[in-house]
Amino acid sequence: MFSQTVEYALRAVVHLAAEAPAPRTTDQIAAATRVPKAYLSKVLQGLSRAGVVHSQRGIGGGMTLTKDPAYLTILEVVNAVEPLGRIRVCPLGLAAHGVRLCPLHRRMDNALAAVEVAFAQTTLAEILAEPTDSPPLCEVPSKLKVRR
Amino acid sequence: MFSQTVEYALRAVVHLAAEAPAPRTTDQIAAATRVPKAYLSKVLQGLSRAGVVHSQRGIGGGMTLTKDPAYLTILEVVNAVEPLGRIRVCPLGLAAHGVRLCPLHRRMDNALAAVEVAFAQTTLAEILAEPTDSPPLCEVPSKLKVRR
DNA sequence: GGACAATTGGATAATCTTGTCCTGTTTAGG
DNA sequence: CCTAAACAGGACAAGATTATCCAATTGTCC
Repeated sequence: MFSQTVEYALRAVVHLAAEAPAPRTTDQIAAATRVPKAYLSKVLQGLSRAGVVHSQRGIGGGMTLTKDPAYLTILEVVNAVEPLGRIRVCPLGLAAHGVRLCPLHRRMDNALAAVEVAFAQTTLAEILAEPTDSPPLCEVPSKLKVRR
Repeated sequence: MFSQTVEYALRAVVHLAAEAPAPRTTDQIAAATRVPKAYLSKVLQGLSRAGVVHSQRGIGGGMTLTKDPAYLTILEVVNAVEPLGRIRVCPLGLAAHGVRLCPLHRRMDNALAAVEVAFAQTTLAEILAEPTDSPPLCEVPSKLKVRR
């Protein structure tokens, strides 16, 4: 249901947040997030145009988040690469009724609204801070877990 | 975020529910729901294979719902044509941790779960029964609204 | 059985998404 | 100023989604 592009964008920003404020190159992000790097490059370009990340060329350059992870929500990232597409007018094109959606599309939009709320409530900092067995990005932790 | 196929499938079943238990032909559904009929035909085939609708050929035939609209949920329809795709294992392919998702994918799956719940709670009968200015399917009502 | 109504399914095309490759441009640092 | 690092962007290809058309099949009714 979520596109690959959204998935990749989220992986990338989570990784950037984990390493913030140090810049990471596209190659580094691709390796860490298991995303094809040529395609990731395009996704990052989109994030850059949307102002979510900042790109710096040349030696020592790479990608950085433009905002503090504590204030960057998942929703902002998702909307940057591919807006959620809330249903605002009747998809049948019938302008017969104003902005009111029919019961079907109202329910569909409610579902989208729920996703929007869930995504708006989560910041990248929260994702990184969450105590869990699985490290933030599903990455293999740099130090292996203690075995019991 | 929802595919065209899902949109079309939902429109079709809502229309069928509205006319239930009378069968409707693909052409009739296409006209009522503003869906390209050749493509709708494919979508209905999918719904038929999934057992959501029943198809009957020949004169007087057409499509009918296999269940009473009071017991058919939006979720069943959506899953029939294109499963919601809940995230069950780490998309990075790392089986390093069991079924636990990392915080990012947990949140994404929570969003999907919210959609699932919203869709599971709504039956077609509820959609038809809902009092509203906008008729069930965004269709033009057969009788025009009284003007004030 | 014949005529007509309707779905089924195959072939095909247009468009979008995903992915790859390569060249150019910017930038830091010697 | 030269080199190497890094992003930017265009061209292109594969695959999936959306869409169209048509022949074949199944069914009803006379």
